[in-house]
Amino acid sequence: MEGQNGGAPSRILVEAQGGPDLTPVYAGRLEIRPAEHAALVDGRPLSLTVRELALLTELAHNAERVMTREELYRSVWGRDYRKSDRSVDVYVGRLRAKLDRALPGRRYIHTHTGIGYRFSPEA
Amino acid sequence: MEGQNGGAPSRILVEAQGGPDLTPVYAGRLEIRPAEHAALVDGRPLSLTVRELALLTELAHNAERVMTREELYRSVWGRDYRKSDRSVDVYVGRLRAKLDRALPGRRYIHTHTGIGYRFSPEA
DNA sequence: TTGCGTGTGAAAAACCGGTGAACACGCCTT
DNA sequence: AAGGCGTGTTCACCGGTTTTTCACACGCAA
Repeated sequence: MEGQNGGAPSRILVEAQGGPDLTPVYAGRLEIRPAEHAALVDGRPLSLTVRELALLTELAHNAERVMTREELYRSVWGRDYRKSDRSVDVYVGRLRAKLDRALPGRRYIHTHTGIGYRFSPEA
Repeated sequence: MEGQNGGAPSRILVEAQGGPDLTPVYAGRLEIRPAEHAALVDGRPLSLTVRELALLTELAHNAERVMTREELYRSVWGRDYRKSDRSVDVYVGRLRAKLDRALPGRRYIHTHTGIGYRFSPEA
């Protein structure tokens, strides 16, 4: 089910120590283009803030995988995670709201209680 | 894909003093992937809580061996065991229920009266 | 029958996640 | 400089889920 970068192995992995992954992601009608700082639904841009886009990108690059808040926080925020920090939750909430406004009914980000979140275009 | 180590018994034992064993377990149609916080039946994920998964993992990592409640409690709960504590029994019950719902008829967790439980993929 | 060990439903307690809102900060405009 | 705006961070409340604990039922052996 790893639909993405499945047949076309054009993934460039240059994340040795810091740089974010700029590979685009296509998930149904949603398209994420980190290199262009853009996320599109049916070709129309979603208006996401920098953090929102970074979090969405990180999730989408790890589609189908449950990511802990710590993983997400470290890669998106780039600093150490304190377990009382709710930033990830807040941003997931904002992403859900914007995604739902653009694609009502569709669910992209799934909660795994006690662990974290998983990006999956459908379920 | 790196993780697989398919049929090869490439068990890595690095549990020196704290970390739980994240080695995957394959038991017939049941597959346990602690590193991904997941247990699968025929590839479909079982929805287990973190405690349930931890207990199942501990049992499965010691398949065919009778484990006392004390052993199980100490390694899954990480604190001292009081012999009046029924937590292990309760969670074994919940695991059995979920496993039986996914694989009716199959029995995985066997009771050894007066001692504890044993994980064994078959009768 | 009594005692022990286990299965299990269900109540109680603890924990976790969704979210509105307040606040801080930088930037832009007037 | 003052105000407004957009973004990011943090907090608190609340409802739902998970974990823990309790109580009773049942089977078995003495």
